[in-house]
Amino acid sequence: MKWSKAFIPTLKEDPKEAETPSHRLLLRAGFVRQHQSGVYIFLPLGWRSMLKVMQIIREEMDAIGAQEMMLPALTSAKLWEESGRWEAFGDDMFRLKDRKDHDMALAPTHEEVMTDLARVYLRSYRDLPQIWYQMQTKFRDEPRPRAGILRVREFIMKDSYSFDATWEGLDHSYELHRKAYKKIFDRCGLKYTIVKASSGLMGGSQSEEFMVVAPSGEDRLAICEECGYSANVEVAQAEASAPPESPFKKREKVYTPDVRSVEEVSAFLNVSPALIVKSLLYTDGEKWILVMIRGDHEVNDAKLAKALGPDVRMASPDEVMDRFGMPVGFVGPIGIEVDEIIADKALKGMKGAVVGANEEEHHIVGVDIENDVKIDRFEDIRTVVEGDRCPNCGAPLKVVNAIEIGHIFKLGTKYSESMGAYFTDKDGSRKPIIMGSYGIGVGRILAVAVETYHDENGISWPITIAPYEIDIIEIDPRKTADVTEKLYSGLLNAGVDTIWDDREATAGFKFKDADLIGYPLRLVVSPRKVKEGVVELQFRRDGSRTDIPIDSAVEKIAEIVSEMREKASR
RNA sequence: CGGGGCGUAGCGCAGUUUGGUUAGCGCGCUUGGUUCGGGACCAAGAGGUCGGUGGUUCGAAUCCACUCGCCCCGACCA
Repeated sequence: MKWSKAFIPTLKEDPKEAETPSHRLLLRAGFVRQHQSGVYIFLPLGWRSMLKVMQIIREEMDAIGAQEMMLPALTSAKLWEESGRWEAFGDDMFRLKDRKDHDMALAPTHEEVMTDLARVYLRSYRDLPQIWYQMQTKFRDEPRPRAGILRVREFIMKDSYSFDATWEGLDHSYELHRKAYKKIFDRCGLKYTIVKASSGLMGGSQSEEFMVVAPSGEDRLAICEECGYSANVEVAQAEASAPPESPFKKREKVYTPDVRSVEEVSAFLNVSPALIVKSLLYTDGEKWILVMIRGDHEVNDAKLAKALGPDVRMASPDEVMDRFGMPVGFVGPIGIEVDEIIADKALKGMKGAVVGANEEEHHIVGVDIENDVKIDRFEDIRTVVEGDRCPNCGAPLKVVNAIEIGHIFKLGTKYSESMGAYFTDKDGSRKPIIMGSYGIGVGRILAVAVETYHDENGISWPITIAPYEIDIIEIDPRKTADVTEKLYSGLLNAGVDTIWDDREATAGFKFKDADLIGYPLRLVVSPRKVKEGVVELQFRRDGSRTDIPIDSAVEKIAEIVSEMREKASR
C-alpha cells in the first residue's frame, strides 16, 4: 500500500474522551473511531489487524477440527424463552419487534441458536462429537461501556461450541480448546494467565478465563508469584492473614456516638479494621440471616449465594429498622434474634473483636467470636484480598487488574436439557448432548496488545497482528523513487506486508506517524545512504537500527520478518 | 441507576462567573513559494445552526427551564 493513497487519519493531539492507553492510541493512530457510546468503527488499519487476529484464530480452530459457520445475529425470542435467558439477560439484551409484532433479540451469545441446530441434526452418538464455531458480531447493552474497545455494546466474538456424547468427550473438547487458545494468544504475542473463573450467566460446571494483566482491566486476579497459582477473585479461595493483636482483653460495651462504618469505628477506637466485625443482615423474605465478616474484608456475593441459596439478598436499612429497631451501623451478633448466624472462615478463633451492640450508639469490644457468639456455621464467603495466603504454597497473594480475552466453559447439559437436544446412545438410550462453549473477544486482543506494548510515542505491535509489518520511510521521495519502488515491489513479492510512506512530508513527520501507529519495522530510504549503497532498517520495539546493502535488502528483511513472526508465536 | 465532568470550525481549546456591535487561538485544510533524518517556514485564503428546543431581554455562546449526546468513578456485568 502506498501511504499517499491510504485512509489513515492519525491525530496529532490526544482525543479528550480517551484516558486508557489502548483507547487513546487506537483513536490517535487511526485504528478506530467512535460511532456512539460503546460502538466503534474499525478503520482500515484497525480492520487489517482484526483480520490478522481472526485468521490466526481460524487457523488454530480449524487445526482442532472445528468447523466455521455463520449464525444469525437477529434471533427469535422463542429460543431464549426455552433456555430461560429471555428473562435472565434482562436489560443487557437488545430487544426489538418485527412488523408482525414478534419479539426478537440481537444475540449477545449463541448457545441457544447452536443448541437449536444441534437438536435437529445431532441425533445419534455416531453424529458426535462436533465442534462448531463462528466469528460474529455480538450485541450486549452494557450498563457502562468504557475504555474504547475494551467494553463495548457491539463487538466481534469468536464463539465455539462442542457437542459430545460423554463427559470424557467434553473433557477432551475442552482440552483441545484450551490448547488452541494458548496457541492463538501466543501467536498474537500476548502474555496471559489462565485462571479459574466463575461461570455466571452461562452456567455449567467449570470454567477458566484467559487474562492479560493490565492496570486498566476490570477483572481482579489473585496471583501467587511463588508457585504460579492464579484465580479470579470472584472464585479465589485463600486463608486470610491474621489480624493484629487486639488491645481489648475484656468484653465490654462502649459508647460510640455517631460511629457506624468500619472506618469510623476504626478511627474512633484506634483499632485496625481487621479487628472489627461487620454484621450484615440478609433475608429471603421469610428467614433472617446474620452474616459476619471481618471489617477489612468484603462479602463475595457468588460465594454467599452458594452458602445461602440464590434467593437471599441483603436487607435494606429500612427493613432492618422495621424488624430490629436500630440503624444498620450498630447491628451485632450478640443477643440478636435471627434464624441463622453464619460467619466467614477468617473469623474462626478471633479474640478481642469489635462488634455492634444491637443498641444505638454502642459497640462491644473484646469479643471472643467462637465463645461469645452462637455461630451456626463458618463458610468461605469473602473476596480474597492482597496479602492472603496462597492456597497452594502459603506465600502472600497479590491482587492485580486484568482484562479477559478468552473464556472456556464446560456447560454440561444445561442447554441440551432445557432445549431438548438429545441423542440416542449405542445402547439405544436417550441422553442429553454434553456441551461446552468457548469465547474469544477479537477486539480485546487488539486492546490488550496496545495496553501491553506501548510507550510515550505510540504503539509497538507484535508483528503477527500489526496492520503492516514494515513501513518504508522515504526521506525525500523525489530523489529515491526508483530505488524505493524496487524495494517495495521486492518486499511485496517476498510476502512481506508492506506500506510505503510516499507522502510529501518531512522525515520527522513520517517518523512520528510510524512511531504512533507502531509498525514493528521501518525501512528508511535516504538519498545520503542510497549513495552509499545501503538502506537503514529500524526496529520499533527496541529502537535499534542497522544498515543493510540495497542489493540484499529484500532477502535479508524477508528473513528477519519470518524470524519475528516465529518469535511472536514462541 | 447514583456521583462528577464536558458539549464553541475537521481536531485540541479560550471566551460563559459579570449578557453588548464582526465569536477567537493553535493544529489541520486550500493556493503559491522555499525547505527535506524526528510532527518545517513565509504569504494569501476557506471553514461556525456556539449540542437541541423553548423562554427572559432592546440585545443571549453567556441568564432560566426542559432536553439530547459523550467521558470518568461507582453499582452492574459472561
